[in-house]
Amino acid sequence: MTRVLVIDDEPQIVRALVINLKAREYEVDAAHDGATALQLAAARHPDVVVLDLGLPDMDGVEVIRGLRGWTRVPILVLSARHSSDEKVEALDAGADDYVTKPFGMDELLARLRAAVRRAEPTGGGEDEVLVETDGFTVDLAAKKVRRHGKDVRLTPTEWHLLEVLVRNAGRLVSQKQLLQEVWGPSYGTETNYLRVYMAQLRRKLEADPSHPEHFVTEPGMGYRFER
Amino acid sequence: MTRVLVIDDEPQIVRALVINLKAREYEVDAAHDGATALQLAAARHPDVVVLDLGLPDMDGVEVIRGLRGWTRVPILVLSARHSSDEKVEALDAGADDYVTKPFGMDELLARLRAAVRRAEPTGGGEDEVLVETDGFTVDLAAKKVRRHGKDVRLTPTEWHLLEVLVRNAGRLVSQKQLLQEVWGPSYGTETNYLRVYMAQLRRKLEADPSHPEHFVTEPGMGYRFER
DNA sequence: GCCGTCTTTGACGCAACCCTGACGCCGGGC
DNA sequence: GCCCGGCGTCAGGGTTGCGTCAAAGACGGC
Repeated sequence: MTRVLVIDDEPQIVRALVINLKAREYEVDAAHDGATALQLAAARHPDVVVLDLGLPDMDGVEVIRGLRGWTRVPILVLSARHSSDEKVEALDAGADDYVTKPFGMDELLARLRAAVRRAEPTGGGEDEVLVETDGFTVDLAAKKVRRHGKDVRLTPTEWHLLEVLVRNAGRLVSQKQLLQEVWGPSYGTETNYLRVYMAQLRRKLEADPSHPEHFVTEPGMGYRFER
Repeated sequence: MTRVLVIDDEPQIVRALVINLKAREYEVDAAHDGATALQLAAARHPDVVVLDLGLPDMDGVEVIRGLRGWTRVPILVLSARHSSDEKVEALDAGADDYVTKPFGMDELLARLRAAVRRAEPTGGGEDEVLVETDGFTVDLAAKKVRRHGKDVRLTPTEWHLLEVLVRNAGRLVSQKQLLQEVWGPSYGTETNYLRVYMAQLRRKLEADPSHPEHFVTEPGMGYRFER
């Protein structure tokens, strides 16, 4: 889910944005001043930032610089100022786009999509996408598993389970966490699901499924993926 | 030196842009219609494109789609149309920015800098324009598929779908992503479209359409193009 | 206005997947 | 030595998702 950080001190604008964004399945954080915004950005790592230049505590351009010091997250500036100089200053400070108020919600959302789209390939790419073990290789980006030079077919649930385990490689993942991440928040006690699907993963990926080396059971607690 | 491709049929606008850009040490190519523009883009690989939507020979949005089929070069749209729909359409087709005429030269240049700046780091990665398999060849720039020495006729939708898959060669593309890229952001659940069009692509390109080798279904998740 | 092409929509059969329950195994506690 | 909880395994049935075909609707060219 795409995470948006909205920074604006006018409550009605924030409300309108939040409603529209949430309706389109964005995850939304909101800040009403620059200091909070910078904190939130650092804590939540949004995929895109919508920033009103007229903030109570600091100049909007300073917020842009503050963000650009450590992240390339797309910044979409909102402003009541139509002057060319303002736009140039904000854009050269590192903003990606500049929309003047009053703005059309459709247009703003389209510009938001454009900003997110173009950041996609490199955007989240800090993570390791290739995970190798002695027996098989997991490519998280391509959603592919190779073993003995051949692709292994996984069902959606199998893949989802594998993904959670691999992303937490070396760490213990509790049964509850696995159930909630794969089957949804309302699950948590159906440990039989886990038994069945862990067995399938092991059958497809372990050299000796009855003596697993990579998908380790921690009795009473959860499972652990070891590379 | 940064290379700019200017596409506009109004000589005075082209002239103004060329003068201003050259004065700032950009290298400038110019085209006055869509067909020439697509040719020039393929031949010269500009770092950024400035595109007027009102062209004599084809719809500006078609030019955007034509470019997006094989390159992620930033596209800055110029247009006299202020309507929100126009903007949304252009942006969703793959434009990076949309400036309405009359525009301030300073602002345009600032937006150009922003577009170039954000494309920089990925700029090194050369786009692959020719993708070959054992059964057919896809030329993303020329929008052509050859099979057994003959061109294959594809409908616009078939093309678009093929483009998205080929650009993500080897990677799994989710059904939602395919639907949104080909049919627009408001689609996401109409998986029957995918079923119909995947079948058509396979019928036209696979040796044995009922046992596809290159257009692979990952049940419940999406599709994958393998070369 | 007519015709051909492309897109959208619906229906149907079939295969694959997900859930479920039963059973056996193993280890620890009493 | 027996009991019991947790885990692994297996097989069956309901359901979902995919491929296919056909026909209706939308669009553009002549």
